[in-house]
Order: sequence, then structure tokens, then C-alpha cells
Amino acid sequence: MESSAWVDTINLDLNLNPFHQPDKAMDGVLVEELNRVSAENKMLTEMLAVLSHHYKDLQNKFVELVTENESPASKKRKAGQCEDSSGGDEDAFKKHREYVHTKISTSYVRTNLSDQSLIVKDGYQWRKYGQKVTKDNPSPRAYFKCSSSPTCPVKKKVQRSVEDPSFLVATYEGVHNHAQPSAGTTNGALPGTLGLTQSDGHGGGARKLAGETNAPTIQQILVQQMAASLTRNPNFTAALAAAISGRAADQNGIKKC
DNA sequence: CGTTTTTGACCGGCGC
DNA sequence: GCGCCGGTCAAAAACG
Repeated sequence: MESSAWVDTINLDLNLNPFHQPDKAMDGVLVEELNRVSAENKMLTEMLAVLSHHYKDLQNKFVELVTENESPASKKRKAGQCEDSSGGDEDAFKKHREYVHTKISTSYVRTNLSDQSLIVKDGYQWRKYGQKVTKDNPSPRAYFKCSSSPTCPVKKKVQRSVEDPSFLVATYEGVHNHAQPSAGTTNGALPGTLGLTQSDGHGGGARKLAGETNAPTIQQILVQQMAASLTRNPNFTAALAAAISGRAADQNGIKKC
């Protein structure tokens, strides 16, 4: 699985701003708070490492299960995973298998509300080939094809979230059959640099992650790499964004079990 | 002049 | 069969 070629972007708005103007009277409290936050940050980093390890384990088991199910010798699939009591589990299984084959992934990118462009920078070059207003969402949906390579089959759809218009929902379909173009010209969300579509906040809306413009600390790199490893999993990004926006992702065949 | 974007037309799937 | 809807096409316009 060439997961490094697959880019998922998510903008984690951690709202950490340790360089906030300190009030002199509050110095002691702030230092204490800073220490506490640092310790918490360290702990979270460790948790991310553990989580990432568990995630890799689960991913391996998942791949084993899928290949087992797909082998022609074993027509009977294992019970479990996502069951529809109404007997629609066969469809669910087909959809799931289709999902595994076409590799559909959704990513959520926070943008400035005033920014009306449906552009999600992810390191690849895209050519817009259509735009539609859909029934369930007043904001238009834009359709893009990967133009980095003429034979690349990857498509993406970008639309503002109904629940939270400050989020852009990008749905990727397919796998790139070429390497990612050089990052030099893009402000792009490469794996490990969490995606930001907004270069300038204009005093509101998108916030930059701490250390984005300055040289990041080892800890920040570590956290970013962990986050990137997690966000490469479309289910994780969908679940995370669902948790953020308080809405279950019903797109791309993800079902609650 | 080549590439990208825009936008109305067209197409196919689906439910009734 | 018909209408609705999401997705794609393609000609024209815009852009660098």
C-alpha cells in the first residue's frame, strides 16, 4: 500500500498560543500554566505514539481480513464488521469492498469564511472540470481531476460543510499513479505538514499551527508526523471531523457499527 | 498560445 | 416512461 503517496489534509486547530503578551502580575501563573501545558503536550505526544502503534496493528489486521475475504476459495465472509440487521449487509459488504478498491477518502480543511474559493491545496495539481449546486447543500460542489499526470485517474470533490461552512470537505477518489509534484511551488499540505488553505488570516478565521512559519521544534515535527500518520486514514479523518462538527459522516460508505 | 476555469448541456442511475 | 439529481463533457472565456 503506497500510503505515502496518499494525502489527507486536516487542519487541527489546537489554538495554542504560548507567545501571548504576558501580563506582569500574571507571570508566575503563566509560567506555571506553560509548564503544565508542556507536560500535557508531552503526554499527548506519547499517547499519539501509542495510538499510532495501535492503529498500525489494526490496519495490518484489517488488510489481512480483507485479503482473506477476497480470496476466491473463501466465498463465505466472516460475520461481524458492520452488520445491517435488515439483511442489507451484503450490499454493505460490496460497498465496503468497492471502497477498498477505489480508495475514497474524505478530508476536512478549515478555511476563512470570507474565502469563497473551493481550493484545497494538497500538493497535487488539479484541473476543475465542473461545478454543481447539490440538493442537500446550498454551497456549490466543485469537481477536480488530477492534472499532474495526464493518465492519473484521481478525482476530488470539494464542497463546504453544511454544518460548519468554515470547513471545506474534500472527497478524494482513486490513487495517484505518479509521484507527488515538487512541493516547492505550493503552500501545500504535504504529508506531515497539516493542510492550510489560508495563507493570511485577515484577523479571523483560519489559525496557523504553532511553529508553521518558524523552524518547528522536534516535538512539533513529531506531533505533525503522528497526526499525518493518523490523518492518512480516511476513517479517522471522517470520524474526527464528525466529532468536531457533531455530525456523523454519512459520505463514502462509512457506517456506524 | 497553451492551460485552466466557467457554465450550460448532456447523460445515466434511480425512484415513483 | 418521466422527472429528479449527481456527475461529466465541451465550447467559450479568462488567464499567464
